[in-house]
Amino acid sequence: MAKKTDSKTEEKEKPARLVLLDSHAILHRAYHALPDFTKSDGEPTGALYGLILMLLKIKDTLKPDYIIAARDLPGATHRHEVFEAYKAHRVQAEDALIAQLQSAPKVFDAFGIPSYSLAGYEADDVLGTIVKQLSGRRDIEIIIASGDMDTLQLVNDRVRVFTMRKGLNDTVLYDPDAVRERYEFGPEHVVDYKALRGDPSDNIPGVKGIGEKTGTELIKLFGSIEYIYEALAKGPTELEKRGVKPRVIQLLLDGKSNAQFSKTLATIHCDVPIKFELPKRYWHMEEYATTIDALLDDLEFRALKERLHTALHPGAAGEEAAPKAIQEVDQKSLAETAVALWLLRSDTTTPSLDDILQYAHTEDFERAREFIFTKLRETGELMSVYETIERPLIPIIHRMNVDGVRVDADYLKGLSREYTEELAKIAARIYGYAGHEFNISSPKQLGVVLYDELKITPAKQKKTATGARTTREDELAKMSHLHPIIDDVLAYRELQKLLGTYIDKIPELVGTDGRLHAEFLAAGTTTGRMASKDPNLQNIPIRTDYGRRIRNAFAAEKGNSILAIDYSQIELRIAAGLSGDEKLVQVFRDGRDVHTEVAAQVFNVPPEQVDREMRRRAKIINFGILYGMGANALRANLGDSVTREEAGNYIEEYFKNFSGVARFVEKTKADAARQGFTETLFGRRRYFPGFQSSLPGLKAQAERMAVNAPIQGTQADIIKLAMIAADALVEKEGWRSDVRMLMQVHDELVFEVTSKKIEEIAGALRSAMEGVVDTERLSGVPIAAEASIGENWGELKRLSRT
DNA sequence: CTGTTCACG
DNA sequence: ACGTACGTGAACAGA
Repeated sequence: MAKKTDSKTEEKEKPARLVLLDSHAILHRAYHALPDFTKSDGEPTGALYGLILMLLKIKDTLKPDYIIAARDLPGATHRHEVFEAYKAHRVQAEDALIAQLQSAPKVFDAFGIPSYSLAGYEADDVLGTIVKQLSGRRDIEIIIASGDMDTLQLVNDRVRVFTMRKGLNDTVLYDPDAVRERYEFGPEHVVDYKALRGDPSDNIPGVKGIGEKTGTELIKLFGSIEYIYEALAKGPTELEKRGVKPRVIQLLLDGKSNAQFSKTLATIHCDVPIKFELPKRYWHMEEYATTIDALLDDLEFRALKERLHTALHPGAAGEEAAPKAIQEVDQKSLAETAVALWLLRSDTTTPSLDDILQYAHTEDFERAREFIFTKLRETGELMSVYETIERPLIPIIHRMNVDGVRVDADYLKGLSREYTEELAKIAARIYGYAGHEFNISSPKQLGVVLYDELKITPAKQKKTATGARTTREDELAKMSHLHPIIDDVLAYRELQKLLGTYIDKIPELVGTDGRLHAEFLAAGTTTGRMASKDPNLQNIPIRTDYGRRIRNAFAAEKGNSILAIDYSQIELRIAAGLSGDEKLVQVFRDGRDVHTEVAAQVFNVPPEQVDREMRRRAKIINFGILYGMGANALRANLGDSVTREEAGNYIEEYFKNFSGVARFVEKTKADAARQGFTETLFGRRRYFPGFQSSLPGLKAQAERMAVNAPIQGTQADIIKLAMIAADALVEKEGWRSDVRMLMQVHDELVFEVTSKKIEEIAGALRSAMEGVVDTERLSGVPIAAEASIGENWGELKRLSRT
């Protein structure tokens, strides 16, 4: 193989190739050749995208040994001194282009490309200077990559110009012969040609009336404007003899000064005061994989990142010997294993590789994996949770994360404007009440304004954990009648929260595909639930009107609809089923309203006589059960109209009537204490280390957690099974292109579905979700789900059962 | 980096 | 008389 030589001989035989990037010209060209891409926050990126494509093209076709960029700095250049109008053109550049010219360094930094620039000079001049400084080096060949023809004047036997002809894909490499072929004269005449013809794109005026044709003819005849005007000085006949038309002669006479400073403008300066040094090492793009990945993330070029993955990470497939075991770990195997460890130790949420190695006391991932799965098999139940729930769920979650959910960023921007305006009005009123401006978002400053300056005195001054006077929403709400500032503070808080957490943040996370790719975590919680981050899609507002409108942004693509199916009263049904409490089970079996029925029992009235307030209280009691409530906590939630004692009575009354629930609570606490863990209906465990040795307060807390864990955990099991069942149904029915699972919100699955098929699909998915648990195992408590459909997540209509 | 507050189930 | 329920993720202030 003759080509395979070592680098020393290579240097002797073949010059090293230096590619110089004309940053300004490339970005200019890319800006006009590509659509106006923008990031989700509005930052324009089209030209940067073009620049990166150009870099990749250069790497593939030119295979540079060195690569260097030259760029402009903002501000005046020496050309402004010669020609005022030059400036006029330059400031016309659009804002979006200017922004990207200024962002170019971050692209060069990420790619490991050194860049040269000097205030007062343009990129062209810097390029010319580098070319000149290297002119003596026989071991270097130079290719200038540019977006226009300006640099053609630098072409010689060791310098070529690589440029785009039309789009980005149509490129051409100019050597001296190629220049002659294109222009009918050589690179040495390019400047004079431009002095005559001008260059509108660079605002070089040239001689008025002389265009491409005449310009070329004159240059072919005389070579330079100096020769032309020398000849002209001897009289017009000198030119007429050589075939120049009188009209053209007149134009030349009129345009003499224009021709002269056009030449000055067009001439690239090759003596800029910079000192160019070749990098010590050859450039290899792969070395910058990490920073390039980060750049592509930052610019939201997701598809490009995908496409580049193999090129940037050649060793990733594992064929190269990795220095450490860590790099050999297959991501899939790591995912499948992390989940297994989490099942064993549910308090280690989303375990890392380190967690896995540490658990098994080894440095070897494969051995750790073996160890963990052996442990898992020892508890057959956990192994079954792994095999029937967690393992099949992994690819489903993955697909959900990759597909993402469409978000209408423009809608959110409109909402942002509206809420920001409202927020400003509210803030102004608050400052008016306070008599001065302050940071309303600071609990400390707000406390001073409310309690010291305005002397608002609550019935009972509540403190935070650290002793500061609280400004919590529920406490402020109680003071609402004491001062008009309170309602404004609450409204301010709400809008500020919505803007800061959702409305202004979500658009930043939307990909170039217009979809939001949050990360759902299978093993994100101690109870078995999933979690979601970047952003958290499981806490998108719904309870207030201001908040709910955010959900309108989560919209289906054209031709699709949003389908949301949620389990109704799932946790209470589980509590009934796990406890086997006869009364509670019967309520659900009869399909009666659980809050009304519980109110009837607790307040000792017939169900028909249960009023709104009784039902409201019963609902709070029902929630309390799920959390292992105590009298104080219950009272805090019921509100000030109820005393602690009354709250205690409610609980007593509840447990008297629902004695099966009482037994379940006690048994769960005892189990947790005795065996150190609780179990869900499907065998998922939550461990409670140190349950007995806890201090009284901590023990009570552990008990509440223990009561909640099997209920919340069974809910998690059920919805995970529902995801698996839904996916299987989609596969079986051939609906893969009609259904995308978008989100899981604990008791709700959200899908995007082809509108035409929605009724059929909704019914089938709902049945699948209702069918994942055998009712017999839940003491006969049925599982019910409701389906809603709409164009977006905020405006859904209940789909009636047929 | 911690504490406070607040969005969801 | 008081730590004011279970499980999360995220923003912000302030040290």
